[in-house]
Amino acid sequence: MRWSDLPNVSCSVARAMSVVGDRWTMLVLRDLFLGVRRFEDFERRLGIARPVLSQRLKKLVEEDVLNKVRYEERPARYEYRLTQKGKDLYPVVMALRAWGDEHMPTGDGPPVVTRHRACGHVVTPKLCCPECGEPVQAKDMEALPGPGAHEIAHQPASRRSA
Amino acid sequence: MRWSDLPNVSCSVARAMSVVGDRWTMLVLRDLFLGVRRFEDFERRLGIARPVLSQRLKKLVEEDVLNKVRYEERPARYEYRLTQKGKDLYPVVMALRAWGDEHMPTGDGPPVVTRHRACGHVVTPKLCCPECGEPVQAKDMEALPGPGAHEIAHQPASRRSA
DNA sequence: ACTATGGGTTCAAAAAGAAAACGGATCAAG
DNA sequence: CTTGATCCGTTTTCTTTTTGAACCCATAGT
Repeated sequence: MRWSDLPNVSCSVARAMSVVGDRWTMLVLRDLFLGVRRFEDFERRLGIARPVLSQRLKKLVEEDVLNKVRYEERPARYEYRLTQKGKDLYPVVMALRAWGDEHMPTGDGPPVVTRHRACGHVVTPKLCCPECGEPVQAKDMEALPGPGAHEIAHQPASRRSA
Repeated sequence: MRWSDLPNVSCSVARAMSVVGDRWTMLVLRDLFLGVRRFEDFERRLGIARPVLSQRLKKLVEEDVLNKVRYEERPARYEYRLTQKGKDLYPVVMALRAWGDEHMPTGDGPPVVTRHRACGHVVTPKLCCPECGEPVQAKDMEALPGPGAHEIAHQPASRRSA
């Protein structure tokens, strides 16, 4: 199976990965959430090869994750900004940041922290149940076949001991 | 910059991506959270090439995301199971699933849904502030330099209008 | 005229990924 | 004891991506 087949797969994670499942794309998104908007700034901050950056930005625009906006007319200058679809990737980036901070620390502590504007606390947002509000981990959730399920979810059930 | 340099970069997202930022790794993790444990089952369910699967599993074991456990002695048989570090990737997979369900729907509805065992509701977990409990989106959070910050966070601040 | 800046594209070489075939260990059937 | 099947890979070969360097174009400054 090729990566180009992923968009058609009946798995939400796979389809999401077909858009953002790339070494560089996620780092571009991280920078976008930090306010970076311009080609050259991405290049400098990420150390990414220009053709790759060009292609990634183009793809994100095609996928409606970014808008390319001309912000200056006479020397034509562009900036890339997150659409709503792009902004909705915030939980993904936050989850990766939280995991990296916890499990792959540098010793210096995290380079960036986040503050919740509403309550003022410096926090790492975490996953909660929207019904009862309790924090959730993997073991708190049970996976069930959904409306679009067809044959994918047949577990081997060889030794269910975890 | 090469992908092999990512583990040393002072960015938690980048270091996380050096482990899980791969087309296939995330899909392997998705299956792990669904209970899949064996080489052959991953291969069948994902349609992944065997050498690639072999290498990904090996890397995840090296990174202490998975344990390789011999569950049968006489024909030696192994299974891969999530360590705590691996289980802590649940928010990442959930966030990708939620985004995929919302922004890249298939028409059939999601193939998998999740139920919160504690309260019994079928929900998609979402990001909340651990201090005040409110749901958070990108615009609710402000990024600040953390203890390990060095020069990375200099925004261009060209036109702050988003 | 020469240099700098922003935003790219083109090109060749190197790295990574994929498909198919092969291997080895064990077991079961004929 | 020979054949076939299962599980878990590795080797080999071929194709696709990534990369770094160089190039291009429009405008602006000096």
